[in-house]
Amino acid sequence: MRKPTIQDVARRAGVGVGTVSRVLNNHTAVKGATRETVLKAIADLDYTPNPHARRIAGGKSYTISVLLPVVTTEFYVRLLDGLETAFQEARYDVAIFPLLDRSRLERYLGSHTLAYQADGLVMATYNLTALLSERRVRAQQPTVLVDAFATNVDCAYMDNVTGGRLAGEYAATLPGELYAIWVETELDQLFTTRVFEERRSGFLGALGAAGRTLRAEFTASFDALAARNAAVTLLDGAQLPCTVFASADLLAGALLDEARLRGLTPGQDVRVIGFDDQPWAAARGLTTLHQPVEQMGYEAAHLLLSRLGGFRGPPRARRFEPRLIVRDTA
Amino acid sequence: MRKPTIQDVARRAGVGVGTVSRVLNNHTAVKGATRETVLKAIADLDYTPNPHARRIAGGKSYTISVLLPVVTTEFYVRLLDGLETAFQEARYDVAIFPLLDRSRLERYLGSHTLAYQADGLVMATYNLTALLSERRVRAQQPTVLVDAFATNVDCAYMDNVTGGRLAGEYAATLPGELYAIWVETELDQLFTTRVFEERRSGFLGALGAAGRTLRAEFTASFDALAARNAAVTLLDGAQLPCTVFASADLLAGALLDEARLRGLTPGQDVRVIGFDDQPWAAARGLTTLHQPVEQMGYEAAHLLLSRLGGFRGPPRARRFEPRLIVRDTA
DNA sequence: TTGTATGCGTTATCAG
DNA sequence: CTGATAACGCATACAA
Repeated sequence: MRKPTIQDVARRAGVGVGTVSRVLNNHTAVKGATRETVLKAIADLDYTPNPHARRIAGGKSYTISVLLPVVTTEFYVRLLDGLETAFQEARYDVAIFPLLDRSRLERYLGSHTLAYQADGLVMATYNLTALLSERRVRAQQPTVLVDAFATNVDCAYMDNVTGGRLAGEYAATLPGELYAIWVETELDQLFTTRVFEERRSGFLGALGAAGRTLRAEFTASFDALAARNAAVTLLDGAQLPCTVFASADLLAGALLDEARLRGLTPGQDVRVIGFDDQPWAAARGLTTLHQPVEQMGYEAAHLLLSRLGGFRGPPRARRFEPRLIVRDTA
Repeated sequence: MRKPTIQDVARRAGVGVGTVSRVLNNHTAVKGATRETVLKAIADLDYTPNPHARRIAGGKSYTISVLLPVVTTEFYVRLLDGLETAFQEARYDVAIFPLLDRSRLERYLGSHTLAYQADGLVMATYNLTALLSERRVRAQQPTVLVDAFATNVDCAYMDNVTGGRLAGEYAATLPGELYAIWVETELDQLFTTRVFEERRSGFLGALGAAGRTLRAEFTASFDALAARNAAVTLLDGAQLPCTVFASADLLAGALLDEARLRGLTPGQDVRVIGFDDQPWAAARGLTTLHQPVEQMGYEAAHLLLSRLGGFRGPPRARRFEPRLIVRDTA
């Protein structure tokens, strides 16, 4: 059985297709009674408009493309949650285009694949300023950056400098030596994220302002093994009691493990401040920085929606701040 | 500047739109020379066909929807890689629709959103047999299940029973006591995955066949903290030397950590067999089961493509087997 | 307030 | 082998 079309609905409701289209799109100018009739016909037939036809006729497909790095991290799940919630409320569908690698990015941007045919585009995390200024993206459809900052398009970003500063200000009040573990950034220019540099600069700035210095810094790539190695190295040479700022909860968790193995008491011998507030952080009593990731996604979606609604103003930037959550470990 | 249409191409090439459409779709009946002219015009204009118009006119949009659980796991990255590769080779676009929670699933299946309007549908992991038999999915468009088994639609699945059996057969040859750590399954019926039950049944079956038994079993949810707790509990009561089958590398990694902290030598005092072959497994010398995930995705894509190509046969099931990789830890 | 006609970009049909 | 032209399902300008 064929899917019902707007024609079927019109026929059944005894009205013209124009009227059906109007109630579909809330074009106010429809009498209450006929509106009801149409709505009933729609319900009876279980009719849903064909988005392809909509797109081709009206220029809108009610679809948003999200270019998302496929990083197996809680962060992106939460970001997606915020984005999806907002778009769903506005009755937009969102399709994810996973950026598995650089070649995929090129393909999505270069060719005019489906990603490119949506009403709007959300790009997450990458530093695409160069591409944007070449207007390989700009010209085509409304775009918003999320978890990234730019001056030439709307964006919603996390202020990691402030996050680092909050950690630094708090750490400066604690007794004993100060240490830090940073996450190494990646190599590829395009795929580089500067969040860790930013956390570092905020942290060091706060320490400086408080007249304190780091006794030593360590570095680890973002994986469990490297995290553990860094924890071992740090504790082997650490002067206790001490405070450690681990710029990601993954690092903090490994440090907690290692401390426990050495019979050290977190929050006493070793104070630990993490960053991310992972789901397990509360259970382990980890003092850390919570990021309003969902809100950032939600707001990014609304920036885009306002553009789709016709907003024409200059690029807007929305800043989000991490929040220090003090628990047992520091 | 407007996107070029098939009209623009036709005009520039000095041919009719019908001819352009023919070269676009490889409708053979085009003379070599005109074909070249058209191709050149397409390249000059950087023309790409509008999938929406394609869909509405010819019933095909060359777009595939993938319904994917948003789980922060290497597994899905690899799966996506396999799927994307195959579809790209066939010149299909793929859009991912993230299944953040059950309500989203309902929405994608129930309403006729874009996800539902693609030429084909790939559903990953969930046990959708019920939904499928209600033909809430079946009727609409060609569908393939990946990382899930069903008899009423095409599917490509991982044989976790065999994986467990391979682990069991190998473990049975090792000296000392035998232990295992399993992953707890989730609560929601629909979102439940049976992979861990399957690994368990395969493992226990192999042990039974070899006349050996487990001295104790442990359970952990799928997170770092639970993994560590399980490792601690196990080693606290373990009789050494022993062999432990950890039904996920995450668990195996935690066990390795804990063993090291206690000064035990993996592969000697404690033999460890993991499951997944995570990226770090080789570096840590973890004996584990490797799953051909990319191949599974690739094959699933081809099952769907054959349907799109007109294949009408009965549902096909493709089985994939994990492979035991013996390294240092066991 | 509502119906009708036209156009959107493409494929398919049918002459030529 | 190729060029018109009619659909496809919908939105919208225009007329009533």
